[in-house]
Amino acid sequence: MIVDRNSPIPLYFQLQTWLQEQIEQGVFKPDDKIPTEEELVEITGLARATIRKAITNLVNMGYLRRKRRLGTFVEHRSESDDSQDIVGIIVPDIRTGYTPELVRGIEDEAANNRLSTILCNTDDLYFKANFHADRLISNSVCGVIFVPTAASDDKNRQIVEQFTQRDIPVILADRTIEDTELDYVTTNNFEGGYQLTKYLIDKGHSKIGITLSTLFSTERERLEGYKQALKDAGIDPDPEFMQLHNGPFSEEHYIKHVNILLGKTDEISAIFAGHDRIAYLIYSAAKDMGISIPEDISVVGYDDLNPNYSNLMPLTTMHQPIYEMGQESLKILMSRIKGGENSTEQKVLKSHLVERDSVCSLQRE
Amino acid sequence: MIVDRNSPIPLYFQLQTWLQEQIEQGVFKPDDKIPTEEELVEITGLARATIRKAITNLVNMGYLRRKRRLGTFVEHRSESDDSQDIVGIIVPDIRTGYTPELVRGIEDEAANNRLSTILCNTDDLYFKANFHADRLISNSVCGVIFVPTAASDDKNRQIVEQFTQRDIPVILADRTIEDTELDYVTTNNFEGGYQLTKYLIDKGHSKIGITLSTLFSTERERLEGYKQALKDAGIDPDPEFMQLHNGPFSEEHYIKHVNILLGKTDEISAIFAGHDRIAYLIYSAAKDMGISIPEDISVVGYDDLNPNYSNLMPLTTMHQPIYEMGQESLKILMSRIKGGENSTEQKVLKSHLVERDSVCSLQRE
DNA sequence: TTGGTTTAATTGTACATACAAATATACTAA
DNA sequence: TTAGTATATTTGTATGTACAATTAAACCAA
Repeated sequence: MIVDRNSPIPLYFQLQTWLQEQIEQGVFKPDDKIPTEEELVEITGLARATIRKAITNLVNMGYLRRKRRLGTFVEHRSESDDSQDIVGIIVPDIRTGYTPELVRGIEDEAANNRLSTILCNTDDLYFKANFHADRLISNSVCGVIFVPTAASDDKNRQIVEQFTQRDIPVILADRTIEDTELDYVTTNNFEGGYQLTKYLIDKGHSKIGITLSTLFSTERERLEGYKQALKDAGIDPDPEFMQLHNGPFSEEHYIKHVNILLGKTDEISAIFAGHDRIAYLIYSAAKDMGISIPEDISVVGYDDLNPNYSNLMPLTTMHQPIYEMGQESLKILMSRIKGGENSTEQKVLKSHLVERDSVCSLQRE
Repeated sequence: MIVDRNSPIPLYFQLQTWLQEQIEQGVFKPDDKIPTEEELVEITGLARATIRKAITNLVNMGYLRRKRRLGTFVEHRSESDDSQDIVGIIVPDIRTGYTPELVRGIEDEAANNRLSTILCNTDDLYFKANFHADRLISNSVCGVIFVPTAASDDKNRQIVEQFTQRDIPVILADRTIEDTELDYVTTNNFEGGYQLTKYLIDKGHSKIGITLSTLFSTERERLEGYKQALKDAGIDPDPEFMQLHNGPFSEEHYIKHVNILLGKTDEISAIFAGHDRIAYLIYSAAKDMGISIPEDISVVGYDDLNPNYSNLMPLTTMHQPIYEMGQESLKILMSRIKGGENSTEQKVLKSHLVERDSVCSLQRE
């Protein structure tokens, strides 16, 4: 029995559903001819008008195609549900830091998976992230890779929730939010901070300045690694040596912190820059002040942004696998889009120290 | 008379068209109630089933909305035709050169116009551009901003034609193609090349090396500007001093050209680098070779990629308004999308020379 | 006032019937 | 063989009728 006349479900809809099932289950295959309307009248006992209504709906939905004189045929159900294959990328600024590399990693992997990417810049501002979230939703993206802004975890969580409420999966990249439910990809920042600091200590440095932003999980972890390494070496972290910034990176602000640290060259022998852009600022300021690196002061950075021009600025730094981070983010996003996997995926990639020539050794070993 | 029974056009379709016109012309305004089906039976003399068919179609098309007991109402015709508001950006590589700045300019202006942007990297390869063109078309973008690849003008024109055949407007950014029919935004590269060369000449240099790629319209024009400036100063351009490269930028290839030029420091006193990345390579190679800039050799670049770190590498260079170029590209694209304007728009932005400390003066004036 | 019930208007579903339009196929004539 | 013609099949359009479902609004009772 195809239709049940006692059901409260409209007869045309019962027939429509039945036909749709036959198609989806492959009973009627693409290009197959389904029974003529007259035949369906006999099979179902419905009026032709009712049958036509069911078929018309399926034609509008793209399941069937009608041809006069020949009959009604099953359409090729487009493998790619078409136009749904876009993912959003929300980053601080495509121009700065590791962002270009990250985006390229995402984009390449997306292309491999026949996905397109919509790019959104937040300038680390919550309201811009919000604005872009709206747009991404109205473009019905199938997933989002999100680098949290400089706003509070709460605000960033609000952004994420806008997507998750609509069943759009979100993967955090690089920076994380306090929320065990979220998927993310980042690097071992604590360990990286620890290693860099230990490297300096092993080179004989014990008074080590540090400057970074406490707004981001990444830099906070590096700071913790720095503190732990000092403690493990029996050195008490000196608050005087920590120039912590409470905002996103900006030249104007950091130049102050850098100048303070460079003014303490009699007290400290090394500076841990929260990331390479700060380190470059140190190079620049040091040059202006006639301080030479590494002779007068040692510097380490984090990111390894410009390995190509490293002999102009031979910065010892922690190389982060940014491109891979982008790829990995998209891979996890893909598995989320395809469904399955209920447990959260939290991937921590490994960085490695790249030794160049910005640190001098204070001891002969 | 709303319907003409002698017309070969189906009655339901005549009614449907009439209703649609009333809506589009504002006779029926959003949220207005249109006549009930029974009233339309009286007005038109058609059967209710026929009227229902017309209305059903318009409901499916988003023009009307039905509410039981209340009647049928005019829908708010979505100002944003939804999901059609995406533009494609096709660039060589989001990681390199001026591309991040360009993309950011496009993206910001796009956001102002409530457009989203899909990012595509070609690595200057034709086949990748082709691949992305397909994807952009299947995502039904409403326009494209395209930085031509390193392939021939013919191949690049093929890419453009894929879009124009589908009435998708394309704006070329930075690089141009020999084809007067195309819209583009670029800068005055000939003039820029001329000015930089004249600047060197005015500083007393007469034997000036140059290295750049002949694949791109931009660099070819700079070369022409260079030649013209030399001629105007009565200097015959020496092919020996021109290290022309027949491919896109790559460290491996350019390092050879750079080394050749740096090996001629007894013959030439200055080098015109086709763009800043080449200039950086010169700085790097010069450092390795113990050649100092500008004492041993003067260098000028083109782009002004890193004004922030200019005191580490005080390169005299031609500042291009890249961000503005991105904005301008999108503005022209917008006007194309909105229609109107049949004549091609070809905008040439002005660059300006930024004098730093990479050129020494050979004469006292 | 509150809360439930009835009523009437309007769209939604369903059926029977009729003829029109398109067109693949078979047939026919040059 | 070719070109035109008839035919049968199937979808497309159109009408008239009937009743169901929904629900705003009026009505009524506590």
